[in-house]
Amino acid sequence: MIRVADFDLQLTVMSGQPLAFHSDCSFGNVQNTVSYVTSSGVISVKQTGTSLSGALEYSYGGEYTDGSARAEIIRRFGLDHDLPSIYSRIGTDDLMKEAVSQLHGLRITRNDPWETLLCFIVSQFNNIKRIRNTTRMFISRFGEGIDTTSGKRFPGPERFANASLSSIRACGTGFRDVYIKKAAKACSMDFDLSELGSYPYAEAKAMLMGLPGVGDKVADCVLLFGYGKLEAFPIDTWVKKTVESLYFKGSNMPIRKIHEFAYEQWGDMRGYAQQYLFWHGRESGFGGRLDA
DNA sequence: ACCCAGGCGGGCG
DNA sequence: CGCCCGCATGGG
Repeated sequence: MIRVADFDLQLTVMSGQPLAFHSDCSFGNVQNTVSYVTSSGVISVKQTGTSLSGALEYSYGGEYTDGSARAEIIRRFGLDHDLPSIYSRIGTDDLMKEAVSQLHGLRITRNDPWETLLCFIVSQFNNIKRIRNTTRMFISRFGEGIDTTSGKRFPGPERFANASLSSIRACGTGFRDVYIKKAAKACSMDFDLSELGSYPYAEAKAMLMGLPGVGDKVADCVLLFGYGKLEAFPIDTWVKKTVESLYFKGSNMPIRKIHEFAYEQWGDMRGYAQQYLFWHGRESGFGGRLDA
């Protein structure tokens, strides 16, 4: 068991982060569980208590020990993030204060970089439901089993590098099949994802944007959700719309200006601000409807 | 039927 | 640089 404060498992997983795409979730009045497969095995987590003060019960399979499973969970769900201090850093205006109080306990998760990269390449010009279907199909068609009971883990880059375009497209990727195969080739050859985290944010972002199908937004998603770089501020249609609506009286702003604004407003914690804006914006339905 | 979805690449001025 | 366009696919 892990004691946790300022953590809401359901909110964290369901707020459009990579785990929402291909983990098995069960949330309701009784169940409050998530299970997911990593390169080392399978992890299941259940939250009890409240988001202000609760606990996580967990179980594990594969190569995990109690200690390594525990470390994986703390790392995965950002339980090492100092949320009170992050809140005081980003809650500098009434609008963010409201988002923060409404979404209390939402944390930025840390996910496998390749998995994150692929998920967000798939995400472009797409919707969450289809992203989920496609990434799940990646696992069922290309995934490697760990043992007989724990299911399959997300396939590595070499699997896609060696796959035919049509078999990739058969997972529902559409036109992104070419991006996926090229990125997979790069990442299984000369592009070292495991090393990227040691570069400063701006350099790492420029390197990622050299990959096919990776632009400003996808690069920021990979840095935020894959490398835990909290200064990354992914600007998708929702964040753009929400920032414009809340902070610029609804007037159209170029991406460049929104990046500048986010830096000035929330500094190195703007990645957290982004996730709260994103989910707050969707929940309150700025100019659109919710889909998943 | 029509519209849109956690954007990006390429081609233009 | 900024702007504009096309893009596969399935669900609302």
